[in-house]
Amino acid sequence: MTDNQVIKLSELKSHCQNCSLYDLCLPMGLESGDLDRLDNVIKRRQSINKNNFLFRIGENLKSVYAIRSGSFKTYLTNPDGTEQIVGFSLPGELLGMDAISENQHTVTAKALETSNVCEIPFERLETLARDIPNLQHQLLRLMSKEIQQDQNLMLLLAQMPAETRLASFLLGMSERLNKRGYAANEFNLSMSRGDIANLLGMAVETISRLLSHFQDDGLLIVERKHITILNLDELRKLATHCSSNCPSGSSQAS
Amino acid sequence: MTDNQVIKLSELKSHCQNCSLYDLCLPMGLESGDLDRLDNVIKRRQSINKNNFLFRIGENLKSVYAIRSGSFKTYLTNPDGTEQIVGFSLPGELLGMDAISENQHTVTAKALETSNVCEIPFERLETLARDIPNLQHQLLRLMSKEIQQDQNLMLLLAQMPAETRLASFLLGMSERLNKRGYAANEFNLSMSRGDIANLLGMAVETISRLLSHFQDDGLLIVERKHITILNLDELRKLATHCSSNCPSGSSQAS
DNA sequence: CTCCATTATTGATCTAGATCAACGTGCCTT
DNA sequence: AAGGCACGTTGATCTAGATCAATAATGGAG
Repeated sequence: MTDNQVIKLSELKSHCQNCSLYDLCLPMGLESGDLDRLDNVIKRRQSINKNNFLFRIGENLKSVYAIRSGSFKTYLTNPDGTEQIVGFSLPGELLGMDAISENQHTVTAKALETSNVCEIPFERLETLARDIPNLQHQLLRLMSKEIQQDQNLMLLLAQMPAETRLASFLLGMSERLNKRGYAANEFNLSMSRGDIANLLGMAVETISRLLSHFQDDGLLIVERKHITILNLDELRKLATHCSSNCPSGSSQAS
Repeated sequence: MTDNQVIKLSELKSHCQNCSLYDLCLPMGLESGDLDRLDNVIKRRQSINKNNFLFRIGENLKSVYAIRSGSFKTYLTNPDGTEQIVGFSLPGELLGMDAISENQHTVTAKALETSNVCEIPFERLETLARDIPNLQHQLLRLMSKEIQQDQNLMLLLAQMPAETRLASFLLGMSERLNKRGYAANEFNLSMSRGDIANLLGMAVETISRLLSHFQDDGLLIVERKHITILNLDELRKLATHCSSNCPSGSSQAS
């Protein structure tokens, strides 16, 4: 307890009130008093080094985690040891809600880079959510959003060609990063080609080839993990995959 | 209001307290008093005919729905009109929670057969959930479960061969139907081959062929929509897809 | 009951993307 | 700064499963 002063300083910075992610994260829309109450149950400043785990499959649900900085991949593992990445998580997003159903984590969350999280003990969050309607609603919203994200990925995996999947992935990253204050057309991917390939259900080689094609076509510039998007519109067209009849939608319905 | 008597009778039957789905559905674990309160906000006995919609993409969130009987498919649609089925829903399951995030439905729910649902106005459910801790928890659990289901499907879509996908799908149906009081080894599929193919990201022809193979191999008997599973163990093996090193798990981790 | 439309099965061919293989390139260690 | 190694790119080949095509079976509508 000698460096009391230092701790206080860092805590000051990390209160929800002063957090730049406020309007993306769990406390979105809470008024000042409620914000304080949430703030009090949050254990702050957990730091996780690259390749370390936030939680692992099978562990009991203790807390959910709001990402402050860095990024994670979440994946499930097969009996035969292969992993399936189900998503990448960015600052402001909540991790660990997979475990609510069975009280056990069904995925593992691994840091893609050195990251900081706010740990939120789940039982206390649940209790608090009863008292703060907006918090309850926000919790439901975040889970609903995850369902949506997963379902959109299912669409990609089930019926989109490789090109569309990758274009869509890049656009998604661009948009999410943009919401977090980064440029929409220039960013660093924190995950490896292998991780992207795994998420999108394709081979690393295919990712590599497509990135090269995109570059050849002047859509973007690839420098290892750094992506510069040159032609956002064209990339969007690829991501939409208008197989034939897209703008003037003549379509079917069973 | 002439057939008052009839309405009362049907209402009696359809209270949560007497519902055979009680322990699968939203009210699971609620004690008698709370059950009554939930019961009071539920609008009962909506009947939906085959191919009709419970809700459609873009509609505002008004209610969520607990399925009493029948089944639904939920799907999203692409700009170009193609649909992607993201799940089939069975009695006791909750539909409509996709809309919480944006207050708009992101999928369409269509009845695969004549079905009955309990309509639960969402705002009232949210309010009630604040007063009844178990109800709040159950709501979160059901959403968490949907995330899990979606993620498992992602695994299938991203890296499992067609045979494994179908075997896994059949097993899943078997288990879910079994929980609802049907035999685990004999059931009717309410959805078409085309719908199964769409969900699993493959062609109808492949579904057909695989079902024939499964039959040839003595795993099951197919009579149009009626499936009789003869060898559950073998089907489980196919669904697990032990590519090489499965039981004695020598595996990797990055 | 008959007709037509939808749904399902089976076979033949084709292709997107996996796999196999070889080689570059940047990064961490000592 | 040299070596080692994980990561990334590019090319050649192969295959699971899509697509195309033809033919049943089923089931509603009149």
